[in-house]
Amino acid sequence: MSADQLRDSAAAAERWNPTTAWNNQLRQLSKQRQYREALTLYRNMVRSSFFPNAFTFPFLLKSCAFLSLPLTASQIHAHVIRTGSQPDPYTRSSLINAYAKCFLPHNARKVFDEMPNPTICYNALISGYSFNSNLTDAVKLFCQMRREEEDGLDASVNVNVNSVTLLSLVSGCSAATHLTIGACLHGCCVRFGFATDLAVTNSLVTMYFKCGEVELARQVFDEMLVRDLITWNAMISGYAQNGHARNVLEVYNEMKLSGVSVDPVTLLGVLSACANLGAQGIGRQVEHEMERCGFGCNPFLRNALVSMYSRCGNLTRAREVFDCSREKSVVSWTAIIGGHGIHGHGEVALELFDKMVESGVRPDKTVFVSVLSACSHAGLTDRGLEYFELMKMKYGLQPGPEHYSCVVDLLGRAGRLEEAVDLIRSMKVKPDGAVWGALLGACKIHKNVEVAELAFQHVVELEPTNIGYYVLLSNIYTDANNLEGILRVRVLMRERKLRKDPGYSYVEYKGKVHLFYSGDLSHPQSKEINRMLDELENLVKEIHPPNEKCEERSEELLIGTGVHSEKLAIAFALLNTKRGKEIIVMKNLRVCVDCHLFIKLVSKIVNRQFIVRDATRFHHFRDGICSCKDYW
DNA sequence: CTAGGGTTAG
Repeated sequence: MSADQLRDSAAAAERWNPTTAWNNQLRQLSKQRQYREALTLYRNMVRSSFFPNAFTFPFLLKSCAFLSLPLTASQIHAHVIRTGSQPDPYTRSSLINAYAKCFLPHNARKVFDEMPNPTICYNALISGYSFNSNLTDAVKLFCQMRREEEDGLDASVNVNVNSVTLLSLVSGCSAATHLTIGACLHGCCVRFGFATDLAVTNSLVTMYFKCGEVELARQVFDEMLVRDLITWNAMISGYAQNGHARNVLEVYNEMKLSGVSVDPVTLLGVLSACANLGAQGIGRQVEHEMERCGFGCNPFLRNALVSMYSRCGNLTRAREVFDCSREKSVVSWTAIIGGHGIHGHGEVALELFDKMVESGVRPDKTVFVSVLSACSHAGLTDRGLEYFELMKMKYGLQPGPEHYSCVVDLLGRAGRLEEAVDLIRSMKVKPDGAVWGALLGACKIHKNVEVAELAFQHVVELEPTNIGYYVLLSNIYTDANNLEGILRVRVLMRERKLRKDPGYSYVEYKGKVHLFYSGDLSHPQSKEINRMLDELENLVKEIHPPNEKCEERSEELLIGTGVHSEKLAIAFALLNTKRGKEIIVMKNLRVCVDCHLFIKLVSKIVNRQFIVRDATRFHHFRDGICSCKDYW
């Protein structure tokens, strides 16, 4: 609705019964989520000096809550006070909610403390504390509410814990540290008889996912007798956010079978899973589904699509989707910049960044993570450092550990290890595992045992159970022929009962994702795959005879080598795919150099292009040539 | 007062 139309209809309303008519207008706008328009209407109302009643304020305050406008909220609060009469419970709960959603829980509390509170005011404040991730106060208030409910000290108000109370509390548990409280609340839900309330159970599913308890979430889901769209979406997003991409696809299929129709949130989760799996084929189907359902312009989905295509290795399509997106937010730019960065196109990534700034979008911390990592993937060390300065000086953004780890990576890959160490020492925030880990990774590339030991010391203190770092150090010792060091790391690993998870890779074929562990014999085509692999190994040996001792040494001492999962995946893909058609995408290949070599040679032999993706970056092997500046 | 949501290194 335009401002003129608003004025016209408001004028028409005034001729009727001013306040009721105004309120009806407000109700309409609020229903249609036209919150800005509702507030515009309010300004017109004030100008024509109307008399608000109890129905007026809640609509306005809801708009403030939604748009997070603390000033407008307090202006309306002042107006409420000016009316002279005691505000009714609805107005008070709206005030509490508005303040809480504007990140002013203190003001919300003040309103709450002014007089005795009925259920909705308790609920509003509890939900407000939850929203501001202040679980302690939310739970305290819940306890107070239960006492009030039991004792009923104040007969003027009625207090009852209801499903909304528990809903607000449960959805406040959003991190692993909240698990204990979350599980307690789950118990409360059962005891209070809300365990069959759909909204409550849905929020329990989400709560367990957010706490990282994938199995418990699944259990709640399995026990549900009724499921709706939200239930399925909670499962899909939950699995996606916890990195269980294959379960996402499973649940997605189940959902379609159950006859519930999808919405943008569903597809968002599925796209993110496709991105993680490298399942471009499924991703493409999702894109069609998107168009078919009329979600083609949904900016959230378009961003997810850009990210999916780039992470599946199809930068061309990612670029097309990006270019055709009308609404380009900082998130859209982050996705496309990251996409170019991940593929080694650092220069393009930087150009895109400049274009973004030109287009008037203000960069945030996240986009700088993409920019910095793009620079390090492309070897643009000095430009990366320039952008790091730009971030601090021009945009006044405080770098977090995630930025420092990129810059350490940047310096480290370029061999500037001392500078990297100095940078870490100069940090104002405490370096996290990733920062020292980046340094350790750089030491592997540049074979620097001394700095590696320093980095390892710190990283192990911060992430004592992250097996990757032990493996990295052990392999650094291997390169340096330092047997004593290798043994030391192995003893450490044994003492801490750490075992390396088997590596795995996957290939998408005919809409299904085929997963291979190293040494895996469970695939139905296992026999053929291994035959194919033998053949490939022999061909590879012919054109690249093993380099005597060197190869043997590494086979024996590197941790986690053997029949690599990616070799199985390659053999599978070659067995099943038509010549020249597909690009093969694999993931999670923390591949050591000899395996890269293997892939490169196979690529030459079969004359096919592979895009191999590992956990940290993409490597392109086109006609046997690695375009990503050779392993870095 | 009221359940599910896009981007992000190592």
